[in-house]
Amino acid sequence: MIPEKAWDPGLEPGIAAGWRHGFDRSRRAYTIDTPPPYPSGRPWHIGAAAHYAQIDMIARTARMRGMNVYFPVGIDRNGLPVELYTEKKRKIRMHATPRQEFLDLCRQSLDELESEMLEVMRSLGMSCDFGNIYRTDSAEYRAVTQATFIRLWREGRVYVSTRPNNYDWKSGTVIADAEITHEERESRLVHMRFGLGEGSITIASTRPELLCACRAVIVNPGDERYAGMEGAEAVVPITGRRVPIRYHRSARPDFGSGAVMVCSYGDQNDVALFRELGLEEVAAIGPDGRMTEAAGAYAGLRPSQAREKIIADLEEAGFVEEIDEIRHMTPVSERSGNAVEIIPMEEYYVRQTDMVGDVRGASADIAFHPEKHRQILLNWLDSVGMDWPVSRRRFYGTEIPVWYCESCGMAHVPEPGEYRRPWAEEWPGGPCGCGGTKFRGEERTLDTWMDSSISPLYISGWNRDEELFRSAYPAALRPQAKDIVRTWLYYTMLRCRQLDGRTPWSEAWIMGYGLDGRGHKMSKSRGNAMDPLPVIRRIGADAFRFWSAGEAGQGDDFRCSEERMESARKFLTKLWNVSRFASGMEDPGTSGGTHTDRWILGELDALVRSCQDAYSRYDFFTVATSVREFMWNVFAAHYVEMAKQRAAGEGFDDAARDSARGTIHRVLRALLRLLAPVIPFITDGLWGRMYGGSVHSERLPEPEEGDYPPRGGLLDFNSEIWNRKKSSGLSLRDPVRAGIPAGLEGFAPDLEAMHRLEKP
RNA sequence: GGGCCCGUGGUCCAGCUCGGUUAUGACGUCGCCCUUACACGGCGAAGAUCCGGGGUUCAAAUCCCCGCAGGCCCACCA
Repeated sequence: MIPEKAWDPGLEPGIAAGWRHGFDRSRRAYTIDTPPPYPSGRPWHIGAAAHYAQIDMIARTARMRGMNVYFPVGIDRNGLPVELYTEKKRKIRMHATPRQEFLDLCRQSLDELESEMLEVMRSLGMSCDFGNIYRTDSAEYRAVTQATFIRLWREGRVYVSTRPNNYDWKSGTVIADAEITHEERESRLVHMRFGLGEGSITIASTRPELLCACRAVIVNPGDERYAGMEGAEAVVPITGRRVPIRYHRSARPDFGSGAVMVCSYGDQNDVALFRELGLEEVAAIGPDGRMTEAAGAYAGLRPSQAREKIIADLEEAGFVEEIDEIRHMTPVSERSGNAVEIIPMEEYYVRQTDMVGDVRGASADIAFHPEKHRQILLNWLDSVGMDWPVSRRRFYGTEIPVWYCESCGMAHVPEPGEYRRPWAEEWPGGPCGCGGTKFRGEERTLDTWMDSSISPLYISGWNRDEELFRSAYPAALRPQAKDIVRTWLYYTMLRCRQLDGRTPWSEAWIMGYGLDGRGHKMSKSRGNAMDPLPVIRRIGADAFRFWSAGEAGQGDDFRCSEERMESARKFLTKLWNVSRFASGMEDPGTSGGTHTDRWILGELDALVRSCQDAYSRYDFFTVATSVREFMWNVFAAHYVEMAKQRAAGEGFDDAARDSARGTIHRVLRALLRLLAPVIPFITDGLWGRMYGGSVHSERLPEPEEGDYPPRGGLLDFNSEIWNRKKSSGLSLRDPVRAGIPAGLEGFAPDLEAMHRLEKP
């Protein structure tokens, strides 16, 4: 019999040391497109640890269903977050630091942060290939990213254009719509009087500092207050400029005065109007985030400062009618938190508007788990309105592989294959068509999603390893969190369809957020972040994994409470002790010999069916909760108690005794296999000690047809007897007078032994 | 403004697709018990207007409508 009375998490490392997870690259693979986590600070998010624990459950489930699982692991190391982290940590500014020096500092930060993440992944027992970690900032990865850029460039799917774009002056770069989020912020809606003939027209705006860039006023054509006014001129306060009044349906008569000033650029609507009305664009805000010369007296100020000053000036000059304090949704950079300005810049774009229908069609071929999260992608597809700006004025990213001829300005891309750094390297090709031989390297880098969106191609050896690619691509499954559907999931579908024509995976598994104990989003700035490592060290990976699986439904947000994680240990202790009991008796290899034994095998069969169904959807919540319910409240509480005397051979013949022992082992073997993907340490530890070998080489149990007696009122009857003994002050060992209820006659021998029933 | 999700004992969660037993289980709480697997346990107990209001029905947590309260996503109301 197993001597220890409880599961010891300290055994975990030793058990993991024996694991080997083979992958046969010559056979069709079950590829998991594992999310490469982004090191952006410490501690790593405990919700992410839960996320990776569950991704590992997917891999283990697939193996136990006979799949040839290819489970790579990578780290996403390009882009803004680590740059911001490094700037803060070193108290430096990127643009004021020599480029190579800044890159080296970022790399140091990444190495530190990465080792912590890998440590978490290892302690969780992840069965991915740690011997072959990929990094998106490696020369090999970046060469592949650049090769995709070069190919898209040659196909005309990448182009350069100057257009108003989301600009984050704090990080000094353009960002894509997908990187924008909206936050409710305080703002002042200023009602100003514009001159109009002898009188005036009132216009409300939250951006009065842009008056210098106002080039039109629009009113709704159906607005009676402004009938016949099209073509009239309004006089802009402060600047005195005369601008035309135009009809436009986007002016809402019911908001403010119904008249709107159109400036370059207050918001996306202004962008559309400038284009549509053919207005002259004015750059009121520069790339440094300050007002330009066009702002006259306000030049050099931040827009927020200029706003305060111009409001004061407007008030003094008597132009202000009233000011409302309002809260409205302001677009901010998701990664820096800075309010985004719209500034015209020349940038590289990847065509995507022409692919939206294609991606929508392809999404129909992907099974979503849970199905409801498909909607997140469809919603996003509906809102893709412009091409994807991919150039970033940042350092730590994959360099855009372009050189420009210094004579004619022509852009050249090199042959794909090598990793290129145009800002530091000479143009590797021949002279320009114009005869020019001097070239200037591009200094910008690519949006980090350009790297991570080819992860399924990269891990499958696309363009580099034909054998692996045939086996591993398209991938089987993409697991990821729901907050990056519009970025990682969408961009990956876009890019893979552009480059390969196929859909990158057949299934997408979308997980919810990890919230704090009160249900609020966790963040370092809020101070409610939880470090996963100390928790995992204290309670063990299996307890953490079991908590994660059983805490919330598949795809739902979940709360991270240490108290609840601790309590997951109790289940492991229970499993340990049930196994300990079984380990005290040999498995005779026969089972189901009595009514009671056939009953529990029927209960087990129902459990196996429901777990098989749940496993096919990678729904570990259903697995964890239904196995716990069965193991604890049915098998241990009722069956084991009923079969105990019989298994000991006390008052039963050898056949009945052996059937009890065999049935206990049969159920236990099934339970250990059912639980192996969720809690791989304890199940493997027990399996090895009791049955030899590794549970992870086994298959999940299959349903078996059989003649299974129903439960009937069995559980209630047991409870009733326990209750009766309790209320009469009897010990559970004391005999009691009670008859066997109708329908439970088959259980009589075991019930009589268990409760010491005497005929009434 | 549009959309998606959600609201069940102190806490978390199941059930709702295909209406019908005393609404599932866990955590926590309380009481009793060391019964030869387990005190990291066993048994028992207390604890729920199933968000509110209408409707359909013999019957609603479950279906329909209207609200209210959350969460999230999208969006050009300046």
